[in-house]
Amino acid sequence: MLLNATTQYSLKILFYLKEHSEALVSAKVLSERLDIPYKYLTKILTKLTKNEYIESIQGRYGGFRLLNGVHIKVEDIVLMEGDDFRQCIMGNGICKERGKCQLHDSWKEPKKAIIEQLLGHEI
Amino acid sequence: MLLNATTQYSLKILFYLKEHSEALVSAKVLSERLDIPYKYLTKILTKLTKNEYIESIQGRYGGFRLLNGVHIKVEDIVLMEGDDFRQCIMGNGICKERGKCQLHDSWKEPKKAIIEQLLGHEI
DNA sequence: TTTAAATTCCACCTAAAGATAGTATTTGAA
DNA sequence: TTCAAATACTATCTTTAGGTGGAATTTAAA
Repeated sequence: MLLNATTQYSLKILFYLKEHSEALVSAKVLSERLDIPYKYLTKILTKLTKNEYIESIQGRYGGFRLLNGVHIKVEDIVLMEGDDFRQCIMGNGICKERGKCQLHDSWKEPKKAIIEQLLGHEI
Repeated sequence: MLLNATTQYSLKILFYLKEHSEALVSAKVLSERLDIPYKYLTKILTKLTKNEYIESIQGRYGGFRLLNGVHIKVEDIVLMEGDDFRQCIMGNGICKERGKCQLHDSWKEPKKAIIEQLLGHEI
């Protein structure tokens, strides 16, 4: 699909934390509410923490919350997984007007919409 | 990426055969011209043949060509690999106006452009 | 100071995509 | 009829994404 499972999970986590930004949320609760396998979820949470999108409070009564004052765009999370929708859709690397791939023109508008609407979406 | 390697390979094969529709093209030539691993390429060619997008002529002096009079859209090839860009981008299955995901509105335009411009592109 | 419940760390498992290997079969020109 | 060059078939290997398991560490309430 367009977004892989890990990216979808990451976005769901961030949206949830945004909607509950008054409190700490534990991995246990996130796992249940978002239906993400607990162990896989904690891996993602650690990654989001290290990338400074969220912060973690350790120990009993700990949990996670959005890092104060952070601005996250969907593209940031997509890039975390190494995906890049700005590339040539045929995988040709360089794909400019001269020497363009066969789908170049058909990809132009969708790409523009993806970049502006989807990747530009702020969480 | 948006299209996986197999889909990109398949499209390149079809575009090439379209541009050389006067003659048979062997897997060897396709492999060299399109820079696709020979053995993996033959696997894809067999699949395209069984799906009746191309036809194969066996034996020495054999090769492949587009099936006469066939109409192929990018979406046909994308679906061959089991991808579907019409689904909810967050992986929520049902995602209508009521109970929609957080990216529903931001995904609307890009999806429309992908379906109309890219998937609708005829080879 | 103990302890329950939380995060963190490290190692491993599983499934699917991508790629490779070897052999059998087909075909038509010489 | 031979045989070189092509496709077809079947099995296996490799890499990566997705997912598990278990023990160590941290923390604050009791």
